[in-house]
Amino acid sequence: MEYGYDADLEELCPVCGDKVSGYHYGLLTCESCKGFFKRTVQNNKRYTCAESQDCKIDKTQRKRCPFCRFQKCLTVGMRLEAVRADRMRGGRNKFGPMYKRDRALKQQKKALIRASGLKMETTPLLQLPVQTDYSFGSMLPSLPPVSTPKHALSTTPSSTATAADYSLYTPGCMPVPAHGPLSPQYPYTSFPSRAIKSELPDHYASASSPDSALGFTYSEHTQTGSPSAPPAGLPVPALVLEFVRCEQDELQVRSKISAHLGHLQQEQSSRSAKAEPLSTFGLMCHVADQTLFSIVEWARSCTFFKELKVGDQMKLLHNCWSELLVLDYISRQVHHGKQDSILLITGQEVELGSLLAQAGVTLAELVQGGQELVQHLQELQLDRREIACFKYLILFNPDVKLLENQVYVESVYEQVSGALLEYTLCVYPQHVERFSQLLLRLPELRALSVQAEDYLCYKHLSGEVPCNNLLIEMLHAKRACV
DNA sequence: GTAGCCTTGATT
DNA sequence: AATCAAGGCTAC
Repeated sequence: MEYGYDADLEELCPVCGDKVSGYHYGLLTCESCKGFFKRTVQNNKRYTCAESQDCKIDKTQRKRCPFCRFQKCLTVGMRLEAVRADRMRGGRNKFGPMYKRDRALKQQKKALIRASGLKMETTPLLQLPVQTDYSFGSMLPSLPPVSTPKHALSTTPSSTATAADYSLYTPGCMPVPAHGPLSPQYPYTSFPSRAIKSELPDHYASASSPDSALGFTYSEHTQTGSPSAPPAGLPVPALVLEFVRCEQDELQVRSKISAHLGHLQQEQSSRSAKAEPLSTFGLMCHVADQTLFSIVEWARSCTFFKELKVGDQMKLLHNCWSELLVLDYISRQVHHGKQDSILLITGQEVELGSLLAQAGVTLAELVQGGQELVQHLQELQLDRREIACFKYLILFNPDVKLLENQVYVESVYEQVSGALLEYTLCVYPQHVERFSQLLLRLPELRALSVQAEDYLCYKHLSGEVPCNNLLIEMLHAKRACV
């Protein structure tokens, strides 16, 4: 107060409120939480909570529940990737420039506050909208039109954020993510990294980690189901690996849905003699309906999402179910790779020409719009990991209103887009534009999903959609259709 | 297991 | 040579 020269180190640890000892794993934390985070990640520890997974973490109680303490570490933004898989000591990592930026921002903020001659704690409204996040959010070259209107809380500078602030959005039980950097399948690549380094875009070259620059033990393991092993010497972000790990097995989903359809048709034909077989459209509705079930199942089990209260989960799903359905469809076509036919989730192939010939104008437009997006994404060679990221970006839409944990959803969105950016730079270091190219496809996908919903609504009104359909339930939840 | 202090080493 | 965020060590 008297001589606030460098007294900004009076900051409190965002996890437990203890004294900060420096930047650790992405942000300013105390020494004990640094050690705790390191031990947890290095030793792949799994904790359980004896209470209801919402224990308050402060300096005196932090030892009581390691589960909730680790949750909080992740929630406030500590980075798993900063824990080194190889345990190399010393040196710097890619977060260095970020720490520097953060320090500069804090300094600037302090100066401004001093200049205005006002005390921090009494003027929360005066606080600048500086981003103190570490998710590379502010590095994003261009965000899609779906901008993120910042909730007041999310812009609260960490210098004044106390433990109590964070407890406002304590997530329930975030699972211990599969510690990417340490898991055996982590695809470290060997020596070529040095050569590649010079080709990296400036901001990234300077930010490359020692992990990648030194070339450690070569691992021949590649992610199952990922066609493209990253050629560059940079590690795939842990978050991206976690997303891929959470993906459902396509074949399992397919057989489940096929079985369901089998039952359905059997039932249909045995029920009555008049047995009007399901129309193609009716069949498609059932397929979409079952796909939607699997999407919901996926969401409920996926990282970040299951930490949300059910109310928020519903709101997010109601907002994006059709987008996720369209993404599922689109990504299957991208992978299918044929321009003149469509691959259904059941494994059947439908000729595009005959489909368009039978379809009405609306459906034909929809399918053609889809094909355009498919082609665009094929040109970009969208890969599975990027698709996995897309799903999270769609699910954690920061524009959804009236969420209990708005800030959490926003931070997940930013973390995911940061991970996707990092991933694109790691796999396609020569294609700096790739990230924004990818993000620009999301509004297109959104538009398609709106079109699809309209179409479905119309079909529903004309009584063509089978009843007891989750699709219709979602449609109703979103709009006052009928 | 925790947390304070120590060592390391790329970056500046 | 100084910095400082990684990992390591060890008494509690």
